[in-house]
Amino acid sequence: MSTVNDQQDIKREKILDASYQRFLHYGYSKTTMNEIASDLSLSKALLYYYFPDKSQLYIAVMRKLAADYLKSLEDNIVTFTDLKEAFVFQVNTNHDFIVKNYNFFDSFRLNEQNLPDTIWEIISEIHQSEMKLLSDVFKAEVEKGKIRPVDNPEEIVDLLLDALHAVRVRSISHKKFKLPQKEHLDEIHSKRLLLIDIFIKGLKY
Amino acid sequence: MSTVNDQQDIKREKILDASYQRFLHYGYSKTTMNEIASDLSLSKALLYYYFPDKSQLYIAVMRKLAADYLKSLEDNIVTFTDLKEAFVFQVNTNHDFIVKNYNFFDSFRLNEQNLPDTIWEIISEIHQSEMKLLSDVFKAEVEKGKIRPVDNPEEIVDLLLDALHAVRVRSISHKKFKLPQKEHLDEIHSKRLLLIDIFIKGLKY
DNA sequence: TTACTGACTTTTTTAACAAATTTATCAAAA
DNA sequence: TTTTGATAAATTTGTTAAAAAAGTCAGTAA
Repeated sequence: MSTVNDQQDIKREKILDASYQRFLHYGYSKTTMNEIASDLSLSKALLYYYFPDKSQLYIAVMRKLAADYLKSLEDNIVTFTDLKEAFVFQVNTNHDFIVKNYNFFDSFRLNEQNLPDTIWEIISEIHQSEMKLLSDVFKAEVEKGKIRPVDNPEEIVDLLLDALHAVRVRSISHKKFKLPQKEHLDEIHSKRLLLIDIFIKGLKY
Repeated sequence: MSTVNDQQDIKREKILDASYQRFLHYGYSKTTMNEIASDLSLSKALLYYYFPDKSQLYIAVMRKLAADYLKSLEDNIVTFTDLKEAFVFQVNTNHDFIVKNYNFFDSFRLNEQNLPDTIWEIISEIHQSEMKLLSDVFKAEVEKGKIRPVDNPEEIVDLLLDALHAVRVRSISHKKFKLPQKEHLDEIHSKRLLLIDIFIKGLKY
């Protein structure tokens, strides 16, 4: 809690902000450490003083994004008692998140091999948090007798999340791959809402 | 209907069979025209007498596969009156088809750009045929009052097909990409059956 | 005339290597 | 402890030559 560390943290944050802007506009591979450094009027070497390498910097930015995203979900989903509302909120939040940070994730779309495992761990953590939040609502709904009890609520929530996630990928598969897919996002979004509607009906008595 | 054309057709079929074996074992890019020719003890030039180029040959094989696949669906799905049974049959048939021809489709997994548009047209045709078959069962079920009427049955069928298809893609996304995914096929299959179950319940009264 | 081939040309892949760019390190200054 | 300029190491990019594969065609055989 010393002032020294506060100062460090502030600088770290500044680096993360500048990096985020660069990654957001140009993606991972088209962003160089020199560019980030000169955006901040710092030497590139200083970046390596605060972060071990480029991929760790990218991961740190992603961690921040993930935390913000999960915060938004946590703050709101606990207030819902209706399972459908909860899923709709998840889909909306997710949609906004993807739209806002679309270019940031270019390293995923062009599936670059050099990304470290940590990336997948973060994604897995996000997924688990979503599962936890939604499963809790699920169980609450079962308690209240609004939907049928099931052996494994997590499995059902996972399945719907899978299906929702998948709608994204499928809708481009029989058109050309190359299309940036960004134009499809809204179509996908409305399809997802419909899927939630039918799926949740299927869970009721 | 002359004997000459019959002979031609027989030879064409032989070429298609040999090509299928090669494509199935080694995939598109690792199969050479010379290999196909020598499998048949023919000159490579003859292949070009029957097919304009390699991609057209591949497409012709794929057309045959698609026809077989659709035949199997058509022969059986019309006999079903239950929508769930129809979807289960679709998923099972699809699963078997993918498992059997897994290597044939390697050109899709490593998304090669050089594949001609015709490939996507074939996939689109398959999808439309599936839509038609399943939509008819859907409408019949509505007629019989077993499920709720909807504005656009095709849209619902499309959505479920999307969701089912998507389950495949999603299940690998937070593990590594590279894994051949073949091991996941059975897990995906059972998830799909569960999805069908819940989704169809959601369509009932 | 139709089915077919060997020899040939063109196109695509692969490998090797130099040049340029970028990542990453480090001794030394502030 | 924080910061930098200089420099080393690694990666990407561009070039070129050789090899492999696709694709063509004049001509033979049935």
